[in-house]
Amino acid sequence: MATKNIKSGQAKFGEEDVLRQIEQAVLDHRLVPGTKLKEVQLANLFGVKRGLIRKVLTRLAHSRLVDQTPNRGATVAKPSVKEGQDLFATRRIIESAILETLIGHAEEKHVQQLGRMLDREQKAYLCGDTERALGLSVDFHRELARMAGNSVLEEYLNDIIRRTPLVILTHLGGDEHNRCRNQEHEAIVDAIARRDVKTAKKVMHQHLLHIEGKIKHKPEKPPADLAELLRPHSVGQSA
Amino acid sequence: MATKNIKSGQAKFGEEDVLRQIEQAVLDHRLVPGTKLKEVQLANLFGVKRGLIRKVLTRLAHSRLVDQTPNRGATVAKPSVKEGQDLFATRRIIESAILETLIGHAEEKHVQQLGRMLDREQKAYLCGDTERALGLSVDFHRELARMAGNSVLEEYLNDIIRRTPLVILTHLGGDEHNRCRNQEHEAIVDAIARRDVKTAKKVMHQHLLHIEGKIKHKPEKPPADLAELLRPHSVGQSA
DNA sequence: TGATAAAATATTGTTAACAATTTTGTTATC
DNA sequence: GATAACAAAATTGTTAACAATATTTTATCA
Repeated sequence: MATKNIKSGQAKFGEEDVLRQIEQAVLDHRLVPGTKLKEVQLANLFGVKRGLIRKVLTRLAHSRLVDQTPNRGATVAKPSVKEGQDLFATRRIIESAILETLIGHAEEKHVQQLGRMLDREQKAYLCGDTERALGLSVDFHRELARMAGNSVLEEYLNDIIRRTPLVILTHLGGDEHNRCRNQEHEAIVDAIARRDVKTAKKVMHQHLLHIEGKIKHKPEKPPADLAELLRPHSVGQSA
Repeated sequence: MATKNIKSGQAKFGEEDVLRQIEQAVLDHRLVPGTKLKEVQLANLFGVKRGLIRKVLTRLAHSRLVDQTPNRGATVAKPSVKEGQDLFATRRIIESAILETLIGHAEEKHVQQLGRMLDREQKAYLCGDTERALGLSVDFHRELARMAGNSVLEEYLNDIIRRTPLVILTHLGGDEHNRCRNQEHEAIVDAIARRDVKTAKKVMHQHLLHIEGKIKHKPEKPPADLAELLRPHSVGQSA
């Protein structure tokens, strides 16, 4: 196992940094469900003390990104089919409420901002930078939540977004169908511009169903090298 | 300050126990927003090590029940007016979705179970045991969520329920108007029995507005003795 | 070979001691 | 008395050493 020291002694990482790195790795599908997360290994990887890692793992467990078993450590969570379904169902509810709230007080500048995001996303996609496109696609949903202005709804959507990749990887297999369709994002922005709540919701609903419909049990995936997976990665590519 | 040793050396408390004790104290309005939570004090109170308390406080901070400032410790959270409004708005959305989901597959036994809970709540109220009535009233909402069968929705409702008392105490003042009206609970169960989603939602909406409408800034509250507040209390009175 | 038991190793969990910081209290000066 | 500077105490934050548990390896025997 050459999983050690590859990234040791990097720049100073704080608790928040380590947390975000791991969250981002999950979001990017680099960290797959079931992967064992050993404390010393991670500590070396990030060049921090074990206590720090310990706190981070606890927090990740609390937000259901990792499973923690007493005396047996932590692994990247493997949500059940049921949890996946509940997560998607709830996402439809939350995103629907976000649209309704947002359209209730949407201004021209909001629509313009969303338009710009769409362009960036489209551009990245055409450039073949699919990883960036994926990130921007997620940012689109986040931005809708932010614009809606309800901090609790935003919080919950972010929670769902963080957990969704694990459901997809556990039950939908590889990196095949997990991307938002730009076309549908456009239709949503159009509906918002027209203050057409009904259409916006309908499109969003359809949009989310495209992914959910494919959930089914899909066993096993080979584990991989942690040091490789958690390598350099800027967190939050919305810049 | 005789806040020490009053409860020291009690039965063995685990992390989960301490967490629940404090959560319950918040739910029961015994612990008011702004109260300082010192680590050694709590450790003595529950007869546990400081490290344990430390973990619990972190978890409570994560679920927004306490505010933690670096080097300056933890206090019971004081949610802003905005957060309170967002919380209530989200609660309407979530409870609405719960009703819709539940009515989608409600069976006779569900309605009967809810009826029994109503009776118990009513009884406690008539007996003058308002604290128990309050608890049962909360349990009613929890039970709706459980019956709906969506674990994520349930999780979010529980989160909202945990945070709500802090909003009420911070912005609504004393223990005046914070109780659910049994009458409205009954109307909700009736609507469920008739599978009348529209009415159920409407009543619930009204039900929640009764509280929210009264939010406004209401400054200060005198702090009190911790040892007193966190004394004996069975957690989960739904028995 | 295969199964079982024992030892060695690795991993997680806890704690007490220490360090860093903030808060409180005291004194001195005006 | 009020203010500032300093010292003392209290509180929070970190860590390294140890304990407990789980996992892997080795040894033994049928």
